[in-house]
Amino acid sequence: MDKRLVPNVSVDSVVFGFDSIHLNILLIGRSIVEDSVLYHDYKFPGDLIRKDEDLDASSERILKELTGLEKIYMKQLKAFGTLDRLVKRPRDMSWLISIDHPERRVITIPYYSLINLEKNAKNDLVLGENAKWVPVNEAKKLPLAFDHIEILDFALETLRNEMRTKPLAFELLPTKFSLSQLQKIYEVIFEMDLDKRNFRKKIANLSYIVPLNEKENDVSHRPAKLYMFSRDVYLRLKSQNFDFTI
Amino acid sequence: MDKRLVPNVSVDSVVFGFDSIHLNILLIGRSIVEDSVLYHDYKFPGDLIRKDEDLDASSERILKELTGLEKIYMKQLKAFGTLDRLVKRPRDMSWLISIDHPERRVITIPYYSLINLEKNAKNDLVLGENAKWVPVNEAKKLPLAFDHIEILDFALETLRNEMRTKPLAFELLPTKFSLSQLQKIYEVIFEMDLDKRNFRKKIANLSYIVPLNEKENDVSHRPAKLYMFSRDVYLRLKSQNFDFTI
DNA sequence: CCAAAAGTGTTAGGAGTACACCCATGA
DNA sequence: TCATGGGTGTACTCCTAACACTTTTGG
Repeated sequence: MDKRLVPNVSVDSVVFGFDSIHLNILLIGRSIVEDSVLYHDYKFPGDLIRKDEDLDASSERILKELTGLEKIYMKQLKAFGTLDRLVKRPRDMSWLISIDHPERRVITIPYYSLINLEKNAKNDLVLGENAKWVPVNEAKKLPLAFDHIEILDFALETLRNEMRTKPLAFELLPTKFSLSQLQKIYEVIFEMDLDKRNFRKKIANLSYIVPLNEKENDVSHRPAKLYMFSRDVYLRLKSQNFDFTI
Repeated sequence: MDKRLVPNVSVDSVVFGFDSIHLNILLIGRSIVEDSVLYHDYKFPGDLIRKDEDLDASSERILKELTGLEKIYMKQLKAFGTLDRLVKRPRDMSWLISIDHPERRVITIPYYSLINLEKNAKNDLVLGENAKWVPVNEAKKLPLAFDHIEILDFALETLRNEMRTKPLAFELLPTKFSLSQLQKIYEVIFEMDLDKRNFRKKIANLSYIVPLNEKENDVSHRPAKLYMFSRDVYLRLKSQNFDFTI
């Protein structure tokens, strides 16, 4: 194995992408032969970390190698390090051997990141081999390798918690967005319907969500007014001890 | 070095103890010779993990070795893994060499735990060598080794976040407590004063904080009614999708 | 003119906040 | 009887939640 890698620490990447309908995650298809039978399952993008890179840099490298994306929102979840996480299933064992993995024990440190998948954004993304976008609800029903279902659940819980108090929705949207798009994100992530009038009343009180003199194009209904998120205004308010909850 | 240890992954333990006045943390005093000068500083209890133990088990082992305590509330924070975290200061380098540490790079995975330090509880605790309790505000002014000040800040932020939505206050209190003790915890941790009447009104609505037919003893003022936390009732409400915020 | 989503106000109930005095006990 | 912390109610404001119809555009 590559001598530049730390043999027992890896980084996995839970990439959330919102396409205006679903919250998706990026999964890598995997094929393993177990007892002469071919299995297919899925895993998160990930890799052992390099001896010469920070943890955060590992996570950025993995995402860049797979999607070409840089400078996107990214946050560490926590470490997953039970003894048996790589060897609970025979197929996971087979795979470790097949890729010449030097360690039976790897502690993984997953990160989650947020990207916008709408229209142009989606087409610009060139995905690496075997990678594909899957709506979160479907992903939960797929066979996931190792403890990746636990990682997914933890990532979702963390995302929901952080969405409550941080302006993360804007990471999942294009720069200019409509209020319906914004509302849809909260509805999808919290799996609940929101009242349009109440939602807009709340947004109207948030000075950092700024209306633009611009409307949607090419929609076959009344075009929506577009808005942007002003990080400047947000940071100024936050530093004044402003208690933010969306 | 001990062959049973994983050379580049450690666990640190941020132990919060509440003594009815301050929120304290447990620190280990450390002496290092640097350029023939003797330095004193402090670090969190911690150790490299063993090859044959889960991460969570490492954290439990460290706390048990130092304090004898078991089965206390404990939660992982996240991994800290910059390249230079152990070697930024000359004194930290000297120390690594002095204890015959095999790696210049160790990723640490800190946990925080919560314990009650009042009266009897405090006396029963036998601390390991060089260990002492320090109020959090003083600890921040002490020289802390490595990146332990960052870990402390992260632990405090996490504790505050979790205190908002989880029944953690009761981990810091004796089984039977008064409402003033409970209020004091929130005041200390959030560094703000709370109104006694409003606080009690809120508590009165929480069915899982149960009044007992018992009062304080040996106090030179009107004795307070004692309460307990009913985890049963709490869990039942929570499973009914009850939205908890204290 | 039809389909589709955008946009808009009012009311009632509950939660949060501000605020001051009497009570029970030990010394 | 004094010192100390325990214990209690009311009024105002603000936030939340429930709820239905008109408008603008493209096809």
